Amino acid sequence: MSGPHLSEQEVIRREALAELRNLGIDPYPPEAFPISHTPKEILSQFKDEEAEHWTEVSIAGRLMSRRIQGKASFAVLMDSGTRIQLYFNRDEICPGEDKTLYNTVFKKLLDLGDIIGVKGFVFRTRVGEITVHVTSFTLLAKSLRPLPMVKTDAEGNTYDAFSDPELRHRMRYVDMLVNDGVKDTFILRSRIISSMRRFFDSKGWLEVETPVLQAIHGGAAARPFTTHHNSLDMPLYLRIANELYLKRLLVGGLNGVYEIGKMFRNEGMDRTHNPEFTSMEIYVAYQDYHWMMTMTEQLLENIAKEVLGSTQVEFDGKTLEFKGPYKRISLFDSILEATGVDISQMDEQALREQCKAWHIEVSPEMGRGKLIDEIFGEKVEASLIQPTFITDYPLIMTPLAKKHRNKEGLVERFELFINGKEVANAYSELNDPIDQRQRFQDQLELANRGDEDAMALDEDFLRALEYGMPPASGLGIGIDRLVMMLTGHRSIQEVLFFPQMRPQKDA
RNA sequence: GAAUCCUUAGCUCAGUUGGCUAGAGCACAACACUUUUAAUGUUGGGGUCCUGGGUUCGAGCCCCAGAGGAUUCACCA
Repeated sequence: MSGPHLSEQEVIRREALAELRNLGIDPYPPEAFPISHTPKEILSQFKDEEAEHWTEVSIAGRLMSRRIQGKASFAVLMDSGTRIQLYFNRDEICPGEDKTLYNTVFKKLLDLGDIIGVKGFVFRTRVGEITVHVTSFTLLAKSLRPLPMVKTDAEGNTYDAFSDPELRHRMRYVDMLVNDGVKDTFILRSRIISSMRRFFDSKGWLEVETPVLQAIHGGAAARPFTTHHNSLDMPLYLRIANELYLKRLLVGGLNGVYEIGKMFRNEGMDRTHNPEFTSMEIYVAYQDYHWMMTMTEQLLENIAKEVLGSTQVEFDGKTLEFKGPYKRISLFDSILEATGVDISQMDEQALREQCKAWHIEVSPEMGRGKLIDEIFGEKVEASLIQPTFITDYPLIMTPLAKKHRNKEGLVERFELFINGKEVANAYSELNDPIDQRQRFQDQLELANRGDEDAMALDEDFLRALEYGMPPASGLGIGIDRLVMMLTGHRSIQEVLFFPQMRPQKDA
């Protein structure tokens, strides 16, 4: 399990484990350890003038540091990220002649990282620190590996942080324990998602679950992970999107549905891409993408207020403002604004020449839509720091969106950009089954021309549309990226507990 | 997939032009210490220098191959 070679410190801890058993102490006792307070409650609620109410507390946590001074000791116990100081006194722990419990068990056989429970009273030390004066302690779980020792001084400077990204991500449990703030990000992540749920639920929209294993990987342009069902003896794909299933539910009469869940895309990994990622997709009947922009503003503003207590987030020295309304500008206008060039009327050849003039690398198989996308990515995207809606995309890039009500060749689509990254994508959803079939067929042609990502045709989805889908607007939000924006992280790995990594040689 | 950089003690890091027994801080062990808080003092132990080849009298260091990681690019929500 733990490899052939134990380090010196691991050997010593195993010896301590055996010695504890010799003394009749179970290092992993089965009994519950009832807790009266958390360290956080003690630190926030204790008042010196009410010390008589704090004579019997029972707390538990991990031993994070120890300062032994002969017959007395100070230690730090951490639980749920909050550290509280403990005071041990030999003659109070061991009132009789036998001082084993203090001299041997506490001083020699306990190690940093052990999980212990203590009972005692709360007081304030000379130096002013709220401290639990321990009258008895119980080992709850022995730790057999030394934790990285991260120290922080009075000014808040951190020394010897556990900083190797590989180790931090492979051993997130250690990262969370010893690096302050890591756990906070994940708590915020959880609150962001629950705030989003509350917002949707308060509108009466229904949270649903749709298949992760799909026979046809529709709804987005990406390569899938492939698996195999043994008894059906058929290939199945991990979903790259759930859009087509949620729309079937609109057909089925659910007028507001959303799903928060994992999507899987077999593509490259980098600072903003992980092979599995969390998306939120919502569809609301009888609405269009203009309505959806307003709803998105309200949603994000509400989350920021609820979770962060402010609509402003510091990011890399910039201040992101989540209070709506956000700037709304069409894709072509955003390019015009950034470059002074209007490309909206250019054909494929003209776009190609424009790319050349701007030194944007393009390949021959790129069509008009792809060229426009390249230009946008090169000239505009990175400059969209504040939340900005980019609207009205070329039809060819967007096979599931409704044609624009008055702009030829475009669809009713918007993407939300924050800090130069796409965070959300939404349409007025295409519900014309004849048009939808044609769009799928256009995709098939792209596929025949060698586009690996072209969307597959889903006959059952078309059948559903033929029964009639109410007009609707749909929105997808990349939860991981949204969390990055709201927590100020530049890497997706910092908002995923367990980002994808290559396997370790030997665990 | 490509380029560049990185990998030395449990953790964070030094390591000279290729030279004798590979160092530091924290952590660990022993001793001392009854209000400390990056506790302190004295002493000590701890290494597959990522792996495998090669060059050399001699490799942590140079060369080749591989593994893992980071960054950038490509691909991509």
